[in-house]
This record gives sequence, structure tokens and C-alpha cells, in this order.
Amino acid sequence: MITSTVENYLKALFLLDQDGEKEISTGELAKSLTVTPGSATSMIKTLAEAGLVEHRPHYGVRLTNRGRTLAVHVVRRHRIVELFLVEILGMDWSKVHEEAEQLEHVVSDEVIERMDVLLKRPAFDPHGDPIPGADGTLPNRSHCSLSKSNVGQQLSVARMNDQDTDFLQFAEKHGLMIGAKITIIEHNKLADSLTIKTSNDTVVLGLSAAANIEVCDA
Amino acid sequence: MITSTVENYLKALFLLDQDGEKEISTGELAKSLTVTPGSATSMIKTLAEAGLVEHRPHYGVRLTNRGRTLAVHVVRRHRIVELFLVEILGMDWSKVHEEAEQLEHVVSDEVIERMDVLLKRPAFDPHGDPIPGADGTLPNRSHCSLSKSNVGQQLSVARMNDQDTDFLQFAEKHGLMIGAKITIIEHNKLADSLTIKTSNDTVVLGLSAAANIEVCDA
DNA sequence: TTTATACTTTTGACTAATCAAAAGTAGGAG
DNA sequence: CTCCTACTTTTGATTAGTCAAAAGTATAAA
Repeated sequence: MITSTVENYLKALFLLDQDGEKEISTGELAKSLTVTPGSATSMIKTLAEAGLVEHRPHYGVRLTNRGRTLAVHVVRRHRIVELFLVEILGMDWSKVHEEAEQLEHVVSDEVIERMDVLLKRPAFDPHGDPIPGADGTLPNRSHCSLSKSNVGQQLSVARMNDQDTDFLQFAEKHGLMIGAKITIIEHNKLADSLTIKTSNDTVVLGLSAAANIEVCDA
Repeated sequence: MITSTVENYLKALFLLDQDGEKEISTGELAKSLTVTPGSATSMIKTLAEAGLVEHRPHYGVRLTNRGRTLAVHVVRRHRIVELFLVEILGMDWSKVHEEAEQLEHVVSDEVIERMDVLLKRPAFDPHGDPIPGADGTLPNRSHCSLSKSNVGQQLSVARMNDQDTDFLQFAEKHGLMIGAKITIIEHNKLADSLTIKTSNDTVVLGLSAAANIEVCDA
């Protein structure tokens, strides 16, 4: 039985390694789900028995094709729901993540399909994350991290890697929304900070915050 | 903790006795939830400990005010979601019940409020059931059962008491939608049947099916 | 008053998911 | 080669919900 707990484990594994190249450690998985390592181990065993992951004890775990397919569909549901909540219900982009976290486990394929049509088959969610197709394909855009961009570059905000409500509200307040045009004014290596000019503001970000913002050439 | 199981028990109790006048027996509750009587008994004990129902062993169970308030809110979520699925996503009224059955446990108050606004604060769901207000008030319309109406009366379909997909599809096919104008042609007491004229058809219904359709004067 | 019947409650067992804490393992430092 | 550290796995307990079947109770009929 694919319970919502199972879906959450699969989704976490997928998001920790989108390309399915590396093995994820039990601890990493446990931390991302905020459960104890012991809980993760026992669920990993269950998933392995169900053929959804491959487990090399003491080394790590990796999604099988079946597991990956299921995970991608959960992510698709999540992102379509998020965009729907923003576009159709007018909710704040900083709050829809939590809501979608619940809804992703219960909305039927028919509802997702109708939302998808209503939204005109969108490619990206409100945070700039790509929405997988019903067939499991992932559109990919080549982004680069704001923390690795150069001073003077004209950039466009493409994606937020941190879904935290407070972070997103902070970003929005300073004009850092998806699609916003920005310029890097200064990179202070000593202060570990980046000074950025947005349309309505000038912000100073630490590099770790900047690492969560992806940009592309404007 | 108010789990979705708890919500389902409370909702079932509410729907079995909207006015809160009578006690519901364990068996009746168990049947409406398709669980064994033993399961119902043990959940009733849990609910009683939580102050959500009053239980007189061997006689029956009744919602407390707190239990009733919670139940009404679940019903509100259910009905708003149903109407939303029909009106905004264009789903078939015969299928939205199942979907809402899942969603009612996870949609937040904010989402419900936004749906409610988008739907212009509707009073009735797609099956003609009244939608409780956010304050717990229930609009009530005086209907009467089709099975108790008289030959020759000009009637209007007001509400379906059976949410079964097949039944609703059957009803729709013969022009028995909410608001449809109908006339009773014949009541055959021997055959236990009612012959009804709708705008596009003439249907013969057994009295038990007719009992699930509520009507009001046209 | 006794008995039959229909219902309710109790009991014991099971599944899914969790945690805390004990036991075990991999791999590097001495 | 031994030991330390950091991690993973195992073990045992807990909670929520369920069922099947045994035991108990209310009520009406004989």
C-alpha cells in the first residue's frame, strides 16, 4: 500500500538526488524528514521489500525506477497544487508549500489533470521549480546559483530552493520574486555577503541565503 | 488529536442525526462507516474520553456541543470542496463526493475561505445539501421527500440524499438534476413505484429510490 | 420466570509508523 | 593491529486504528 508516509519518503529521496546518481545515507534522509535514523532504517527496509528502493546496508539507499516514477508523480501533484493555490485561489506564494504538502497525497489524477488544463499546462511552479509532465518527464532549465554569479551581471530570478514561509516573505519584500530582474552590486568576500539591486530595493544577502536563489541571464 | 478517522466518526454521527435529538446506536454508526461494531465501540470510548460524544453503554451515543461543532466544520469543508470541484474544475457532480471525502480532512481554513469567496458564499452544494456557515449555522430549506409527494404536483428537485456515483449518473441521465422541474404522473401502490415526468424523459422509480430525492413546490 | 434473539462490549491479535536506547559496523588515527 | 568516532541497524515499547470471535446485556415472548 502506498501510504502518504511512503510517498513522503520517496519524494524526499528524489529531492535529495534528482538525477538518481548518488546513494543517499540513512542519516541524510532521516534529517530531511525530521525522523530518527532508526525510523528511516525501518522504512527503508519496507521500501526495499516493495521494490521501490535499493538498499546497501551501511552505505546508502537509491530509488529504483518504480520508486522514482512514484516520487516524480508526487512532486508533480505538489507543484501543480502550489501553482493552482497561487493562480486560482490567490494565495501567497510563501504559504502554499505547507498546504500542498498535505494535498499532494489526496488529490486524484483527474483533479490534477483539470488543474493542469486550467493553468494551461504550466512548466514551473510559483517557486520556479519545474513541474514534471504526466509522463514523468522533467523540463529543465539551466540555472546558476546567485551565490556563484558575478558582480555587474544582469540577472533574472529563476527559482527558490528554500520553501520556508519566512524566507519567501523576506525575499518578496525586497523584490526577489521569480522573474524579477536584479543586478549584483558588490561581492564582499570578507563579509561573505552579496549586495543586490532589485527593482525597488537594495539588499545584502549572506552567501548561504544567496545559495538558495537560482538565477539566469536576464 | 483530531485524526481524519475521528472526523469521519463525528461527521457520520452528525449526518445520522442532524438535529442532535436522538441517540445513535453503535450498530447504526458502524454500518454507516462500514466498520465492525467492535471498532465503533472502541472509537466511541475514545471520543467520549475526548469529550466529543456522550455515551450511554448499550443505549447509544450523541455528539456533545464540541463534537457537533467539529462535525459541522467537516461537513462545511466537504460541501464547499464539492461545489468547487463542480463549478471551478468542471467535474461531474456524480464523482465529486469521493474526492471531497479525502480533501475534507486536509484543506486548511484559508483555502476553504478562498473557495467560499470565489463561489460567492454559496448556500447549497451540487447535491442540494446546505453548506454550513463558518460560524456553524446551517441554512435550512423545507423539503419533502419525493416518495411522499402527490400525483399531479408540479415539483422542483431540491436535494439528493444518495451520493452514490451510479445513482447520480442514472438520475442525471433522466433529467433529475437539482432545480429540475418534474411532475408525478402516477403512484402505483401495488408496484411500489412512482412514474415521473422530467423535461426530457419519463422515469419509473421504486419508492426506496424516490425516498432519496427531496423536492419542493415548483 | 425463563429463554431466545439481537445487539453491544470486551478481548486478543494484527499493521503501520514512530521513538529511545542498545548493539553493531566502517574507516581513519595512532 | 587496535581503538575511536560517527554513523547505521536492531530491539523493544508505544499509539492509532482495525477485525474476529467470545462474553455480556436488554428486551420481548413464552
